[in-house]
Amino acid sequence: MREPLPIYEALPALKTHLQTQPMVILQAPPGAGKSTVLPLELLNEPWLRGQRMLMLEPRRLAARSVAARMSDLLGEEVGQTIGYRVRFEQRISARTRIEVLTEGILTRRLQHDPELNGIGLVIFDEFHERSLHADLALALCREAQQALRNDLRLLVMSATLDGDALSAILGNVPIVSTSGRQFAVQVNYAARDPIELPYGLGTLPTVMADAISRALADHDGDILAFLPGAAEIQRAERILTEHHSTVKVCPLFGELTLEAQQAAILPDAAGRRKVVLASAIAETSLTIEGVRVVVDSGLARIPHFDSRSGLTQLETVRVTLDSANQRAGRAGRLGPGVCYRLWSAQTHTRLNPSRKPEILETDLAPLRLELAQWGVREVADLNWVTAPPVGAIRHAQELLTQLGALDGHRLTTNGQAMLDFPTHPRLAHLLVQAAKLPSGKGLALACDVAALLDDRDPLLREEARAAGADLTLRVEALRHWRATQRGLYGVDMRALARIERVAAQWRKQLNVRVDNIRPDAYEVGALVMLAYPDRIAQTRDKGTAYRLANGRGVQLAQTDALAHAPWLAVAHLDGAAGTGSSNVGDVGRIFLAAPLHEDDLKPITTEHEVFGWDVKQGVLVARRERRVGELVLSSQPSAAMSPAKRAQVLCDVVRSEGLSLLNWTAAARQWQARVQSLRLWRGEAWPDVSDEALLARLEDWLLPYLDKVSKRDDFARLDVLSMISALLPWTAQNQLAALAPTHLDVPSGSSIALEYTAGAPPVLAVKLQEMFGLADTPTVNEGRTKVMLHLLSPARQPIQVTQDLHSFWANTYPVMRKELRGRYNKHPWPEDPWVASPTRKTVKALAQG
DNA sequence: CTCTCCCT
Repeated sequence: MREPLPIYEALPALKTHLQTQPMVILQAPPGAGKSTVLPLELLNEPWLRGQRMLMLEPRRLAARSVAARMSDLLGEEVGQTIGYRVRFEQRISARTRIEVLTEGILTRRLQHDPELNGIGLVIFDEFHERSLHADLALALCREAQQALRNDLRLLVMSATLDGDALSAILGNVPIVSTSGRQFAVQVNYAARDPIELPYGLGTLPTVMADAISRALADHDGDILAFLPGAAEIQRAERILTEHHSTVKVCPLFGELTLEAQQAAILPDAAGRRKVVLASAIAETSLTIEGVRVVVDSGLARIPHFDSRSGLTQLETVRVTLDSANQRAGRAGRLGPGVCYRLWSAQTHTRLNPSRKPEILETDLAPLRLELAQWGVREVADLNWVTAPPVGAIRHAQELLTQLGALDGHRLTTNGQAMLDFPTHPRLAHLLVQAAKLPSGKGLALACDVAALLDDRDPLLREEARAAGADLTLRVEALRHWRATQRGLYGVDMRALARIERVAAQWRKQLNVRVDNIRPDAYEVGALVMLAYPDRIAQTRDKGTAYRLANGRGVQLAQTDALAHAPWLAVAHLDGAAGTGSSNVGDVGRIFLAAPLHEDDLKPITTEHEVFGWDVKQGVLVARRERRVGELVLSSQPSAAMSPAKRAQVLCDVVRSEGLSLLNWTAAARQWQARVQSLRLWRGEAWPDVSDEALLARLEDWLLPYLDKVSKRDDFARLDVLSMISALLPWTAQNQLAALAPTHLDVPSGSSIALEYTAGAPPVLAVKLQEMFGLADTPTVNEGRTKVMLHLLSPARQPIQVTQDLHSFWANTYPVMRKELRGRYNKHPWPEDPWVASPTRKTVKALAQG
């Protein structure tokens, strides 16, 4: 007999807490029996008062099998005491006491029945996976609990989650822990890291094949190897099949056909040893029989939503600690096992403990729409375990506004209609809008297109590459399969069956009959446009380069048959090529699209009068443009601009190209420096006329003169000094001349120009001889500011720079005089400068004069 | 070298 499951040790404590506590956390590793035994054990607890319970599972497969196992334990059929409900499928009866649901179902149910009438307990299974729906469902359940149902109990179950941290976030929730039941797995690390990210990925298939070969030699039993994705799996498969003829090598990843997946999961019929090369799908979703050895690359490909571009990109990263343990555990299901980790023990200490919650890494448009229906205005107000990021919420609100689902924070009737379709808001919008089309024509096509875009590409990898991005080919494959029940070559029939079930649901909901005629590519395009108005693309070069309505550049594969279409409606694309293939630049790639007729763009075309400046030509332009987002459909010259608009455009030109467009004379620059100096000396009654300030108030001084400007050179013909002078009132202009004169008279009778610089004394550069007889430094600003004298030699070389003329005559001049007299012997160098006559002239000229 | 997995 088997030993009793570990969950029984935890049951008494769990039952005690649930009597009084609204929420309890159960921390239990796999194999403890928490998702089968536990719900049944709680069924007759007094606090449940005969009400039903809900149990949330992250996957449909898990929901069905958990319901089946519990029914088995009761000796019943599914749908009696235990039932389940997943999208478009349910087995529930009036007798049902435990409903197993996939997570999204609960969100929808709460919308219609926020009190959860007749439900006494909600169990969150596998909460450590932190899926978006589990986080949302928990937040909404807590709302319900606090506002409407204080008798409702919540039980959060988790295998690896840090229960203490969760308890702290949720507010001191009691935690009950159990041990798991799992055989020991001996873990081996690599001596050195064989793969260094991000560049070492190319060698991974070889490294993995070597490790598997050693494991085949050293151990018995089947081997499960984890690789980041299909590309590495297929390359490792080729290497291994070449070297090991007696071993069965099975790839295993999501987009394989059902038969290929079965071959990997079940023991080999011929009794050969099996090597399964798997993606993360084998971590939780699929269990492989007979595995004794796990070889883990330690890498995973995970999505990252970029709220700036609105696109999701895949990144190859090191796995987290909990994933690595989950992978290793797959070797210990039958008996003691072995795990080889292709990373060093040192690197192991640097792994992140767990994956980021999905809410941080995904498109939040569906979540935002749900919350709008729930009546939430500020998303941050809900009681989140992890709050959704503001950038992604902002992006979601922009998209939902564009789709007409939100008006500010309010749900529109269109948004309400969209919520009747359990799919992404983009596809829901496609279905709602298609239903409004006048003839109802194309509605069956809308169902097919929405269903196709809801799932992965039904064309298998190689076939998809050959077929290119044309979505219409996928519709044809679906319709051909539906009409003949035969798949075309290279089509994943399991995917088509899944897609057809969804399409059939939409047809039922919209009351439209199935259609299997050959689809029109442009009709497909018009439908795709409804879901992805931001991804309408216009050709840039009549080849493979396109530009999206949101301004980004995108590219079709060189050989794609869609190339040369002037307009495309793009459904799927990736972001900037971040994998190191430099030839693509930062241009995204188009994976799925359909051509568009320009006529079909009419409803979303906007008209603009464009008054602008052609930067290249340097001329004013006036055009009438028809646009879709940032794309221009047509552009025609239009009537002359109004003077006001014209002036505005030209002011903007000066702001972007700078004041240097104008002809700044020395006099204009000096005027600016004089006013700035007075502002510093005498206070802010004097206006700020710095370049920055002038740019900020172009309308005050430049605008009245702009009617003479229509091209770049015209700016240089404007008289800057007279324009900026107008910034000073008449009285201030007189004061300016008096307080900061342009010239000063010196003893020789010359009038010498001052050189002003804001923040420094004005400079008076004058020949020394012209200053004889003057005792003190000249001043400006009503005698308050001494000028900076640059005393010049007869050759106009500065001899001395000083603000103290008195001291110069007394101390410096007598010392310098001898040398100066030798060097400039034609000029007067009197012994006593205090009484000498100032002069511009030489000795000889003086004698003659 | 076109893309891990999952859900209403």
